[in-house]
Amino acid sequence: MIYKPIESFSGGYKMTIVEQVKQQLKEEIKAAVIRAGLAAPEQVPDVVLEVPKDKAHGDFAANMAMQLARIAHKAPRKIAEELVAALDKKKGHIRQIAIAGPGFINFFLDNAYLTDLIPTILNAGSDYGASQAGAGKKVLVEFVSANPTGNLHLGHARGAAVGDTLHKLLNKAGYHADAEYYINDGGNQITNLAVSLEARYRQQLGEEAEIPADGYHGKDIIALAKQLVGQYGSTLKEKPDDERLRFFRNFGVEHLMREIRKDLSDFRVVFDNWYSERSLYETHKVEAALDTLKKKGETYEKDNALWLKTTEYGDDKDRVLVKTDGSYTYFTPDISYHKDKFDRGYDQLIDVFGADHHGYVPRLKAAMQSLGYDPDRLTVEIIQLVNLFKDGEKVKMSKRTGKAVTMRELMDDVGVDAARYFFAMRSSDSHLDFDLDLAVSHSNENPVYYVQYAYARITSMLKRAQDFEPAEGEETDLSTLTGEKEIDLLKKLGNFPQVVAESAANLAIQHIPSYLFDLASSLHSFYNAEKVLDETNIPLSKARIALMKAVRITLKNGMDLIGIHAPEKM
RNA sequence: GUCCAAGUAGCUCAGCUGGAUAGAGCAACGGCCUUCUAAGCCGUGGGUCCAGGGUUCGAAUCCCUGCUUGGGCACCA
Repeated sequence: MIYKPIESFSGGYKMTIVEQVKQQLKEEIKAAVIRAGLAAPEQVPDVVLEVPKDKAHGDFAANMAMQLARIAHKAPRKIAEELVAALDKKKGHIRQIAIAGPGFINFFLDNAYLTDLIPTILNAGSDYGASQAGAGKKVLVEFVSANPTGNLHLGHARGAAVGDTLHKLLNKAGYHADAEYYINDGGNQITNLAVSLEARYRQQLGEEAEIPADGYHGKDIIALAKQLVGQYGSTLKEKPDDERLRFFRNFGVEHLMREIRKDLSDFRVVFDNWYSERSLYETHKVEAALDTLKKKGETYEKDNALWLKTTEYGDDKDRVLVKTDGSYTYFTPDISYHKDKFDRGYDQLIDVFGADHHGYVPRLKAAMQSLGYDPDRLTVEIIQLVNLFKDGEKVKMSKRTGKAVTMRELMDDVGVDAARYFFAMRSSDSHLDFDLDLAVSHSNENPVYYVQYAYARITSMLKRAQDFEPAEGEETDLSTLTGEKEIDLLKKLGNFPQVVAESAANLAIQHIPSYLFDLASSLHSFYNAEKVLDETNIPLSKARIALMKAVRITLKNGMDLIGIHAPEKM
């Protein structure tokens, strides 16, 4: 992991009450350790406070006594007793302390402070959840970057969902993140595209034409060829060879990129920048990067080719930069592209790659080192393959045979919400079995509806809540929110900024769907147990309405991060 | 062969960077709609955390070995 979760936030950002209380508690524990003489100030380990799974273990639990066992040379439970005796219970809203298990110190807090969260959330609105954990670090997230040689397919969709969410998550957590798509419009594959397209074009005109073995066989190319016939008839055949090739290249790239952009934008994926490989050549950045490597003595010539000494930085073998025919490998412009990212001032680069490219990572990292950069400034997120199941059968994806399920089909079949939720809910480094039949089903088997339903439910309640609206200037008394399910909701609301921050720091987007599911679950449980709009208890109803508004905002903010809609009604 | 991931309930997966009795959803079973949306709630059953060692107060989590699965191993992109 590159990023360390940041314990306390500072600067202009105002901590939520939960963070403040936790912070106070940590400081008090540390102070007590020193007061009790259990360890010297510089010996005290970082205070770890966790929320126990079991409510019987309090609101927070500290494992400090176990951590100190070695330093203090005492039994953990004995240490815990001495530590508790030294604690100032007036600090940190402590109501009760218990020592349990091997030496856990369980804190039971006076949870009245939690209601302060509600005005905080209502005021923050769509900003709730934001923090400055990332301290403005400049990050570039590059993802999808599919070659413009066909339509996007299922694998790209997962990469798009992950990359887009990472991008938004990082920004929410106080990083300065940009999203970028690298357009491979310069290499050999574009020539293959042109040749394949021309073959399809000629076939449309009734000619015999073979698609080269390493060409593109997809039906998207056929569709493009039909379009050409409609637009130009057979006139393209008359053009001289190189002009014709250039035409097919440009036409293919332009049209396929247009479709790619449309697919991505319909999938609610936003890029700040589209970076053309060709532009690297036009601005001579490829030569410049090559020169830098040569001057640093990182290259050598062998067998009429130019090699980069990547083995010096842990790669399996050295890699060719300039082939015997004088052309570049894919690697070469990509090195200059990554150099350019650093030159543009990014502190950290994140590349989202498909699993089939993971062998490329060591060489790319090695190249960064050759250029003099710390390889840890490049993080590669590997997106594992998606296996699609339809009618209980595995659908094998292959671009070559053109049988791939496209991103467009995915959107049409299962919808953007379900697709994006499915992709976001699993950690990206695990294989994903995508059951089309399940995702299509508009039933409770589909977890996305569970979260959306919570939002719709609240919205529906709030529409009926006009009679309970407080008068102008009237303060809602929130101190009545003391029920178990209300406290549970408040605690979860308070966790949101930290969930976002940690999820961003660990590049672990799956925590967001999991948090949303959890919050929705608390909401549903509360909803079934308590009546929000109760004419017989107006003050309590007002407080609960405020709580519902806070939950609604938090749900919405979380759903925004993973790119799913928050429906007003279902 | 070698490198990189992954292996947790019948199925699909979490497990917060080492903590207390390993959790969800689906599937199975039993309850809850004259009351703010039942796409919901409440409850029951379900485990050799792949196997074996090691590290320590403590391991699903970290290290080593093996097994299984997927992927990579181009002067392709």
